[in-house]
Amino acid sequence: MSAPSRDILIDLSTAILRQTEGALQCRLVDTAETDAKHGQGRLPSGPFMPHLHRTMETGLRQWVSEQVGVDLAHIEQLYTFADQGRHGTDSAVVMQESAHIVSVGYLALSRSLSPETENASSHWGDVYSYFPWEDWRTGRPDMLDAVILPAFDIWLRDNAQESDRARLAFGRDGAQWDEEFVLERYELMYQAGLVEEARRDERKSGMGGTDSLGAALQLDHRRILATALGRLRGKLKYRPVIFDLMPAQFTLRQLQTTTELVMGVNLHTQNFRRLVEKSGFLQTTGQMQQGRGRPAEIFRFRHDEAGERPLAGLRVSSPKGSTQRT
Amino acid sequence: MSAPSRDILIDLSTAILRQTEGALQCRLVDTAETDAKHGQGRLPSGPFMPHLHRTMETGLRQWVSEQVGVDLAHIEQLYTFADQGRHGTDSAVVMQESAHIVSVGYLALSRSLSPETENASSHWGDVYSYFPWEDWRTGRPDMLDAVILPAFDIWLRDNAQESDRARLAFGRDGAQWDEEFVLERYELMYQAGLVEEARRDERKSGMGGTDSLGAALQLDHRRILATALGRLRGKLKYRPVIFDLMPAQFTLRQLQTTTELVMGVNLHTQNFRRLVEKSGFLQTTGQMQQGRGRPAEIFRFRHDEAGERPLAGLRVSSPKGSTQRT
DNA sequence: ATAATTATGCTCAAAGTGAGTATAAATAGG
DNA sequence: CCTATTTATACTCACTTTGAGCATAATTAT
Repeated sequence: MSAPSRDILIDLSTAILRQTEGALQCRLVDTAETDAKHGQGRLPSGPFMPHLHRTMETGLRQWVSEQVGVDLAHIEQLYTFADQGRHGTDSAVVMQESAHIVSVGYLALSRSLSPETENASSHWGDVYSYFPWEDWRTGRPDMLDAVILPAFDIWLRDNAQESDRARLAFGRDGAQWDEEFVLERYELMYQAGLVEEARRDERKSGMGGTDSLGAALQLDHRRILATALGRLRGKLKYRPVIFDLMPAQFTLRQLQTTTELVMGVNLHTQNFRRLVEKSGFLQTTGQMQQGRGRPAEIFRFRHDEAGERPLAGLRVSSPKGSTQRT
Repeated sequence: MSAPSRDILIDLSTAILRQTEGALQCRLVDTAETDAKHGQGRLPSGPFMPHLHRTMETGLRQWVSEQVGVDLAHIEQLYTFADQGRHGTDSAVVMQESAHIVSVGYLALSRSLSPETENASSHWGDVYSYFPWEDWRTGRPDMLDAVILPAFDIWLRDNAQESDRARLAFGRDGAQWDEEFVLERYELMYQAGLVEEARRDERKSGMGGTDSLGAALQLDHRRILATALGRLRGKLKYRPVIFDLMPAQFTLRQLQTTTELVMGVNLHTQNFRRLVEKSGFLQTTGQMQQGRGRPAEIFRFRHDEAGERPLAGLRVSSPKGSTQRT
């Protein structure tokens, strides 16, 4: 056993998600230097400093509270990435430290606030601007058949060993599109050179002519965000985390809209109601909310004080011929 | 932003699981020094050396191949732990390096071999010897009601804020026992001082009189193993990973026994058959296996070449009055 | 032969799911 | 004020899935 290398820097990066007015947003911070250079957003992040931080989550909370002013309803460690060359060849942090960066990604959820409370909405990016192919709420995204899959067909000619992975990830040849495979799709697109980060990291430039797809983020932050979205989509099915994106009180329509936002698909309204009512997570407030049509009942999340239910999640499924709300 | 600390050592530890003759086993290695001192097993592990290892999985594979001679059918990153004081106060690696250890835990699955192929079965430990309370195959373990829950009742008197966590984890007061919560249970037992590692790490010694429960492992390896078992139990429900624990050919009974081993519960045989046959993962070989009773058909895992199915897992569920095979 | 054992086939009721129809209660616009 | 539009909510219905049990088949053990 040779002596272990010591020049390791652990970077804690957090994808903080919230939902505001029909959009799923991700909190960004901009550093003067890096911003001038790249014009790309980056996630709140900072190094893990073991002398100051008893646990990584302690460190993460420090960086989040220093860099952004939101309080987090849910925190969850996602994954630890250590691949060389995935942090941007000219990244400030790499230059300064010349250290090997290991990045630990976290997912955090923040309750949506009234729009006035927080004004600087430029600090939040629309999640689907980074992954336009993940939003199926208005039907299958055109770019899939127009751009992505044709590009993959070309790339697969030289990378046939990846064809099964691509088949599963993109739901081709009889496979189903699985909305949880956000990271798998992004990684394949990175490998095939279809996203900006692949070129930045000096990978082979993919299809050449193809435009980069979706907005890029600094370092490997888009990969962390992809992990976050995929994890959240999966978790909704078996844990009631959706309520960590909701305000204290909400109507069923708001709950449904938020779920649709995260899952990227539209749901059957009546069945969604049946599902959540049966789940036992909701408590009625007696209040009603006026709107365009019939007033809606206002609910709150029952914090499982009684605790009868097996605490499952919402097993959502989109209608087959997805004609609802299109 | 102060300068980041550099003295971080990333330790890669892998819980390699396999199934042999009715037992779920975990691969152990013993180092001469540590073994003499502790008599406790440790998982195959070693430091991540970024100059030599392009990715953490590369490093992990190196340590595994150096320390044990198995090939791995499935590898999956589990979690990254960085808590201070969870690595044993007198651990060799801590003493030598005085570094802050961040440990990245992995789960790996290995196909069971014929017993002759590998003789040194002393290198494998029975997973349930570390977590006897997780094995419900012969009914609810006695130690739960005899030892664990009474000890928690005492501990909760001074730690009432944890009572809901404990309720969920141990399925009390109307909550269901969830076999996936292996880590949550172990962590609570650590906090309550019911496991050896808590005393070793110089936590308050819990109930005092209570014996330590289950066999201990070095460093935080039992925590990693708990994470591995919980993750595997969860994953079985939605991905066909069970086949990575099976030999090339097997009968349905063997498949069921392995599933029961992992889940720690007995299953309804006829319904299990119905489930896996419907799943489309199986391919018949035409061969039969003789045994005590009626010969069983031998199947193999269909490597999804045709690929019609949504590639779901086995949503297992144990019979209510678990009288089958008791 | 006969009992015991294991594998496999089948039924049945209850619960869950996907999709649609119907009705209620509001607003918007003339 | 009346009517179309919009949204919320209620209910139905066929179909699938699930949990459980009964029945039969094909072996070995005695």
